[in-house]
Amino acid sequence: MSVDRTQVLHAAAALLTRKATATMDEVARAAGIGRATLHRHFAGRDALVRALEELGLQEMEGALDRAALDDGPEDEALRRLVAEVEHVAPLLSFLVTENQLFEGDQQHVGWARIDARVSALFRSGQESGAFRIDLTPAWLTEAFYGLVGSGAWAVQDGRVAAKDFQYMIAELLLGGARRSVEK
Amino acid sequence: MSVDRTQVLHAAAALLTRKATATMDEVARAAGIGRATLHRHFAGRDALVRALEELGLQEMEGALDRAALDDGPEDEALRRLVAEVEHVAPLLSFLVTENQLFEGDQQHVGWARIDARVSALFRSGQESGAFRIDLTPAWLTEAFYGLVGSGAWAVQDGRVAAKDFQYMIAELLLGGARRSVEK
DNA sequence: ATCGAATGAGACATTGATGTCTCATTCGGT
DNA sequence: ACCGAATGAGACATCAATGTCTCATTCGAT
Repeated sequence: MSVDRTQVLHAAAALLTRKATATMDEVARAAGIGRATLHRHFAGRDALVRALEELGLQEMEGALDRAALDDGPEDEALRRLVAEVEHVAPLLSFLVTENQLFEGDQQHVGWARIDARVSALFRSGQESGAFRIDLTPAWLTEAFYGLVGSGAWAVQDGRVAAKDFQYMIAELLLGGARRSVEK
Repeated sequence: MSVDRTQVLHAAAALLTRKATATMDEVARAAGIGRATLHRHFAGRDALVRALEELGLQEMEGALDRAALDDGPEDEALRRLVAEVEHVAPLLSFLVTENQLFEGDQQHVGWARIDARVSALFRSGQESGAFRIDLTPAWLTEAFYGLVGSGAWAVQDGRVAAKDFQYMIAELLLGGARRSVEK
């Protein structure tokens, strides 16, 4: 009977990522609850968005922790990160898209931290020789977000099988589309 | 004095991609015109979105034509496509994001055509041996959209230099982040 | 089975965006 | 320099979403 706040937020993220103009009523329906109940849990649209931010940042931090980015080769760390990020993907996608994240003109502090951690992985990989150095960490970070979002979208839309999510993203991000001559 | 319809639509796309909930007034300001004028050219928000769809599809078709995807090696064709797509990026990003493109439950016919053309490039590349075959054309297509969107966003936000747009996208999409052992 | 808490559905007032209109001003062509 | 067309600014009515409320119902715990 009691509403699962986290589940509601995940459903909201999935919907709002694809249709940012969705009504509070649509969000409620997507989460399988009534509009009144949605309002009981989140004072309004702003409160909902802020809750999404908070949960997204929190789950993303958790994913980064579990991926243990400092352990072992960076390409393997990246694969672990992709795996951990899978179920946070809609939420992450919402955070990246939704630029309500910007308070005024400066970036959200919590988001800056996420950004720094992902970016550090790429930088570390460049220093160790695992990653190429002609693509900036900032771009690789941005590309990572973009591919995770595209992957989540492709899966949700049935264009990619859910089981292939991690492989498709990690392989493209690491190896690209070109067929390697080596091997 | 006269409003440049295309310029207005590009400005609208750039704004709406980042902030889908933007007001008609905000769109007008972003395009540097008054709200009344915006309404004179586009009957309403729906009309504006439909005009964005139309222009986006049209410019995307043009980019695909100019890229001459059937000529020469597929990786070079992809580079040409990235180059041609650069100035359409915000519009493309809007089209990919905005799922008003779906009329009811089926995909927009114009969009399906774009999708087919991009997808065909990847399939052709797989058949010729230029691209790897363990990543589906559907996914490569989706990834292409995602990276173009991320690139446009990164440039607009100052995280990537505009002059690096084509290189960053093409290199990541073709070669990935991993440092090649060969060469 | 009972009771209390939470929910869903709907009514309602409020708010903000929208769409239309007018009018003064500016721009472009002649 | 003149005239017509287009624009910007603002006023205004309308409409849709929002936020609040009530009440019957359902769920879960005891």
